Amino acid sequence: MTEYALRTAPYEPQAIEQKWQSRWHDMGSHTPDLELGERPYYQLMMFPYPSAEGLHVGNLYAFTGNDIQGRFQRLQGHTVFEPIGFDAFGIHSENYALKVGVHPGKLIPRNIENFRRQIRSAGLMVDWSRSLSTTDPAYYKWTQWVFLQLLEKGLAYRKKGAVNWCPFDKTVLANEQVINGECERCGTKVEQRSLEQWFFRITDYAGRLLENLDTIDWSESTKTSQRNWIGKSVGAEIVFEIRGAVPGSGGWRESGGQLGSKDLGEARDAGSLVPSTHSSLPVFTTRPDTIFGATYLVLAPEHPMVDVLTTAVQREAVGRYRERTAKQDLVSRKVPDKAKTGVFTGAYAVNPATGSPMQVWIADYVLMEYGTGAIMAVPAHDERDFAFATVFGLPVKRVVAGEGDNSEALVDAAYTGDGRLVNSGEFDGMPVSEAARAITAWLVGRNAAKPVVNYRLHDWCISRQRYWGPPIPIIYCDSCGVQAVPIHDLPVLLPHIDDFRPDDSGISPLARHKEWYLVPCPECGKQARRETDVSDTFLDSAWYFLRYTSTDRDDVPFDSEMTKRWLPVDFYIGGNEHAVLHLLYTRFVTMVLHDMGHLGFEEPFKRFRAHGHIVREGAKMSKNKGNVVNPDSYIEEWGADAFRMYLMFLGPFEEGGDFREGGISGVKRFLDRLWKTASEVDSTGEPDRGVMRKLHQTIRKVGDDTRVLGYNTAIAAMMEYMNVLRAGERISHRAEVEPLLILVAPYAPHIAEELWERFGHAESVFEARWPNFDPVLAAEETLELVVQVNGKVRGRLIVPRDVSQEEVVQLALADQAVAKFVSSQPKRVIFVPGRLLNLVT
RNA sequence: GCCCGGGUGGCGAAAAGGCAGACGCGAGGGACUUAAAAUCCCUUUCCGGUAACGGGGUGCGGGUUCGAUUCCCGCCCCGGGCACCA
Repeated sequence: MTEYALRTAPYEPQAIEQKWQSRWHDMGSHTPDLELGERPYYQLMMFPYPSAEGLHVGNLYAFTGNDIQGRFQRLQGHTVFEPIGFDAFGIHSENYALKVGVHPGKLIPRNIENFRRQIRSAGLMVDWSRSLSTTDPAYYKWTQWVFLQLLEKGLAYRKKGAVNWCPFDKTVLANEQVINGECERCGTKVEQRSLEQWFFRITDYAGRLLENLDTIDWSESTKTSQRNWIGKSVGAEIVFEIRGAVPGSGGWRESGGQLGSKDLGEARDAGSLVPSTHSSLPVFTTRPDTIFGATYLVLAPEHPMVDVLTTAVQREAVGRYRERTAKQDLVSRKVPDKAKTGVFTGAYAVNPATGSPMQVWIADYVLMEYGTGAIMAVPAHDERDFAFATVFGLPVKRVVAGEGDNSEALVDAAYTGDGRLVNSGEFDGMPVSEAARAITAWLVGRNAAKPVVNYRLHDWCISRQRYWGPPIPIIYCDSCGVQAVPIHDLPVLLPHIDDFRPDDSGISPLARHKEWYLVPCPECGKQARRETDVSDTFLDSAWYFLRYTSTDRDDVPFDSEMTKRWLPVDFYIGGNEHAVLHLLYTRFVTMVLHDMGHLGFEEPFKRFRAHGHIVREGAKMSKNKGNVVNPDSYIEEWGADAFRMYLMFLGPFEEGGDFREGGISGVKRFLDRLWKTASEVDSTGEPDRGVMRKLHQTIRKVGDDTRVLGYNTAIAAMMEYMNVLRAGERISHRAEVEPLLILVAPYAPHIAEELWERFGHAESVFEARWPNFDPVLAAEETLELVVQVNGKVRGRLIVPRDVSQEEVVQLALADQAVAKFVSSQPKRVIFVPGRLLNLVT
């Protein structure tokens, strides 16, 4: 008979959710046995910055999608580890602290507490016993260790250079943090400043970071962003001899270096063609095939060779131009389509292909930080060069003829398309596609070029002139120079200071505290000074996934056995806004630690998927618009299960969705019906054959979809099954409902647990296994076949599964609705078994 | 300018090259109720028609195919990223 024990209680999400959250906590249900658990599965979500406003729906959307996957994998028989931590250092926290006038060290624990409460109330399967905060000395001790590893490997170096300076936040920004010339955070126009900074030589890994992308299972969009960011260009460095250069004025690499030495650091020129004999100039080009059309050279205004080249007559004009450019911020200088400006240096170079003299100019459209800081201009085949040549009346020489172009045809706009070479000596007639290689080889033979690959990627500046971060573990000694803090002295604690506000000096607030920065040199013991900059937040987050499995260890950053067992991460989920920052730095740090023998793998995340974003009424949620959804009130009103399911039902997880007030009632209704159905089940007799067929189709669909993050369609499939279960107000059989509880469990874990328990199970539903899909039970005996005439649907036939084509055609022609469109014998018959019949007349 | 997404009912969205619009919201109608809420049932792409039915329809224009939301070519619009990178 009906199980009356279930019958009485109404569905009260708040009560059962609290009950199960406490029980999970008390039973340690979310704390897997990392040492012995079978089939380890590491399910990771990007850790949040614990803001004062609390968890945003965007966070919860991502976390829920992650949690569903984790719980699903657990039902597949994995021991699932789903940790979370807090990315609490950085400008975000610090700026907020400045705004409200409370020390960040006070605010952060409060915020974290609030986040934990919210995450718990959403029913996430988080292992709280292995949580971390980047601000915890027990954590950043090892962030500092990571820095020292890079230093030891020769990948950390110090350099003075032009940096992006935000006058509002009063700090240096990485290139990635400058958006259209404005500070990513506050929108203030960024200026240039020259400061000593620590850099990581990520450019040494550019090739590997790019190539490995082909081997990892990541969202294609993320990989594309990284490819674009790394920006590989294949070309050549070509050397131009300078005519009448002043002899003996010194190699240019040695001469300046303050602005121009780029991110590559000082000791990086070993393989460069830069000659020691100063009277020649290397340029980088991706179009060596157009060398015969190179009619002048352009140097970046900061190029150290400018001093050497400029003739007396031109000195004043060049000086004025350089001064003007120096004042200009990096931003407005890089705006394209701006009218071209420049000045002739008075010097001439020789085209190594033609022997013709070429004027040497300086112009701000050539950037010191890319390539060699100098270009050969081919105005006939480069839009920028063409614009420049037009303004200054420089010669334009066609060397590529497209289809139908005459070799002498005037060039009225830069032609960058395909074609064959003209006016290029022995290379005339060669297709452009072959010419680059051929001409490079020819120039190499004449010792005038070498093939070069350039990357747009810059080295990673990790210095921050701020307070709220891990101090960079370096000591400067007047006698011994730059000293690493010995590992046994880590962590270098961030002192509690009240005057943590940055000022305009460009020096970290820590530099105002002698009592902190004056320390004995670890080498000689004489008084020395600590580095007073802290490191970039992206360094904190570049290795955190390694720490979770070893949070109980104070002697190592990560335990090697645990790491071997649990890493790399099986599935990582996060936002695509981190496609080139966090995700690239993490890969880089992992590679370095691998190369140093600390890790057995070089890619941190086997599988990564970028989730979509939640908007509201088509617009981004923002505090300004006042359309931010507070998850707390929704969870309170509808229950966490309904809210989780609603978020996932909005649209495809990887595309995001539009949050609308009304929609949540649909999933709530589904849960109400689930509750009611389970409460009324009948255990006697046999389950319905047709319902069981639908059940097995649903088991397959929900499993397939959940695995690939098709959460919205998985939920739809469960709803469909619910409609079948309850059709005509029938009472369901227990065998029809029980497996559904397991399918629902990843999505709505609390109600699943409660009903599972009420069904008499002593153990959690997450100790159960995903129901087996039985293809025999799922198979339809008869099916509906669509009958088309000339591609238009004219009827349907109910036929046995194994019906033959002949039978179907006969049946179709016997159908009035079909027959009236078939006037003659069909010319062609297309029969797709199980799907359709198309008669072509 | 370049690179990614995306454009389908009133709305959120589904569709191995094979019934366009599953599932849900909203709306309309009905049942139950003294009434309302809740629940359940039916209808709901557009046009014509009481209906049976017929015709159109997945941003636009072409193409491939027996058949295209899906593949190809050329555009338009929206969102995001990059952008004087030689």
